[in-house]
Amino acid sequence: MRQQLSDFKADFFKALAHPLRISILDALRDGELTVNEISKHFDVEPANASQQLAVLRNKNIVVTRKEGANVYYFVSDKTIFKLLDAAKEIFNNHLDGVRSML
Amino acid sequence: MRQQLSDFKADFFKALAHPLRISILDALRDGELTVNEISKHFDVEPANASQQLAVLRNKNIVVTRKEGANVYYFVSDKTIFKLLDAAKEIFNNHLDGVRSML
DNA sequence: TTAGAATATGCAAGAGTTTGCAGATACGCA
DNA sequence: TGCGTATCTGCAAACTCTTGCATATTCTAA
Repeated sequence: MRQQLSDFKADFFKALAHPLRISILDALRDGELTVNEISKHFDVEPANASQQLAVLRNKNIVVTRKEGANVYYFVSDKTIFKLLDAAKEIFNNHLDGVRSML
Repeated sequence: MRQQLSDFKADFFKALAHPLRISILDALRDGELTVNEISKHFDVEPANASQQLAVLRNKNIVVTRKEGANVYYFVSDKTIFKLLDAAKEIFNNHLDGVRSML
């Protein structure tokens, strides 16, 4: 169980360990988006956006809703945002640490 | 800035994306540990433990204190544990989700 | 309505880069 | 010297991005 939880967390963090995937998740705070919207918003190839979304989808971090030709992606568990906020807090603490060095 | 934060988070999560490193951090909740202690506790080669600790050290996730021939590692920013707890919460939600499927 | 073009998404393969691990070595301190 | 720690090397595995293609849906003009 201890091992299982570590493996889960490691796998989970691995899914988050990519700048575009992080940016996508942040963008999904405001609601759902399609591959095309994400592709344009971050100026990446649609195939690339689709690929990164697939990584998040495979880990059940995002889920999809199909409407016509479009597929809407959204975050399934809002707890994800707690985690991103904690990361931001660490980022700020880190900056404070560097600043106090000077 | 937006990009900088995403890059930081991605780098940060990458440092966490390893079962042993996660386990080490969890073990450091209770206080500091040496390479040797970690090596024995998780039954890995000292070189391996040192290598994973170096990854965490390079990202300032852990810091060291030297005492004679021993080097004690500990977590610099306790916010890390908030993050790990959020990950555990997601893990539990995930299990609930799977369970309610049945 | 219907054939053909355009759009949205997903899948797979390849080239280049990075990471993990084991083994060997080097360094610092008692 | 002996122990604890850190680093280097080489190989296998994993990751990223791009390209090309397949599928499904929508649009448009006849």
